[in-house]
Amino acid sequence: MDEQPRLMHSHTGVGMAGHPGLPQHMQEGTGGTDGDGRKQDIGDILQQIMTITDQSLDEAQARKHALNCHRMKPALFNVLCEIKEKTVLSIRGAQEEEPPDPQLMRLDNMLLAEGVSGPEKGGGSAAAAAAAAASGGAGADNSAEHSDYRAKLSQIRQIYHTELEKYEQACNEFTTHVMNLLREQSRTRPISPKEIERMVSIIHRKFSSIQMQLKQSTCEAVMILRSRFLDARRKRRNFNKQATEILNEYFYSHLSNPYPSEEAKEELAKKCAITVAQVHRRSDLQGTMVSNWFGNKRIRYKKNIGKFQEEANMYAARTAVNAANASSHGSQANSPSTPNSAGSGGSFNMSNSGDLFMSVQSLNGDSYQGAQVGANVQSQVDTLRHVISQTGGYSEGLTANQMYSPQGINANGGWQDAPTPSSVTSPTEGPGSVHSDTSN
DNA sequence: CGATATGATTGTAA
DNA sequence: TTACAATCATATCG
Repeated sequence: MDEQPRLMHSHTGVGMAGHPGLPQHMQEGTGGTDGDGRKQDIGDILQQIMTITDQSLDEAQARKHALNCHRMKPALFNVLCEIKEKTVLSIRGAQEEEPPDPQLMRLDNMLLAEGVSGPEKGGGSAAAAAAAAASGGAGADNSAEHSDYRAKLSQIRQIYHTELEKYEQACNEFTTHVMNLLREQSRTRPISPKEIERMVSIIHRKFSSIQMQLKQSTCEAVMILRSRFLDARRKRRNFNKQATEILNEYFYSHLSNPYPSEEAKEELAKKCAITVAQVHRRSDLQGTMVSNWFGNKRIRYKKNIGKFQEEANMYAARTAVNAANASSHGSQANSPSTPNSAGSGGSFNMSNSGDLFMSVQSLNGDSYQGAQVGANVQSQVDTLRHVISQTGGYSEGLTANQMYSPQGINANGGWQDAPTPSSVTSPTEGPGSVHSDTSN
């Protein structure tokens, strides 16, 4: 009872940097002794034990020796053992197996995901290098943008690792220190291996909480960097002309189904040299830019078809001419960007295409990229329609507006619908009047 | 500098 | 997950 304050005030923390736990046994272990002299005596000894780390080495050594040779020592040791046996139960009960902290797990996962705590720089840089290599020469500018990000990230990573190492080292040092201390003390008071173990785990817990702070602040830093980078990325850069041409070509030659497959997207991305390993909300696939482009294109085309007439005609005519050249000459001396190459005009059902198109189609009987055969046929039809109308006396003028009629879209709002062959030259209700209002 | 074009992001529905 | 619609924010044009 009254010993408590005395023991409490002894600087148990000095040697242990405010370490909890150590004094616990002692606190409980002193109750109940009676007899003034003995009590005083024991108190003194305890006092010495508790303050032993405060003293200079020599002094401590001397006192230790004195302590060990004290006539009461064995008795006290026994008493302590006895007390301990009683209290060890409660200690053991209080010993909980710490579950993995979810917060810590979260941080760890995030750090891993961001490439901070993962395998050494190999992974990230390899991926970046691959992306850069895949993008050919044109990736220089955005790789410059990325290098900034990567540099900062690796800086963070370095700091993180250094700090972590420092903490770990400090932890180990401290642990051994404490263990030595305990071992030393075990000569004067009973200390079970379990206790040491417990102490070690306490120390580790303490340090891991410090580590968590480190991880947390690292995460914060990464988040800030990331958001800044995202903002920077949001500063869009227009594609170059060639890229736009390629995309437009694909778009208009697949107008009936402008949904490129993943492979097609990849192909287009490669062709356009827009292989930025960009971070999208959903994926880092390089086809994301292409996807964005097609998404924007589709929606904007649909929204205001009239505005895209000219463009549509242009690209349609171009691909048509290319197709015609390819088929009639059998030689592909076309513009390299024309996606007409893979030949497999095999089985497709052109249920709603007219005979006219059937025949013309067989003329240049090749389809594009294997996937979506039916759609490709449709696109061929689209293209060929333009050929026909073009060869049928089209000279860029007002008639151009009449030429291209996006029936499929207006019919049911979809792209899939076959352009009704009967309206090849769709004279009335031409797209010139379609949606002339700018209802946005 | 305002208007328009355009790439990217976000929220939502199927 | 994808497509779409709306929206943001910058790029570019005149």
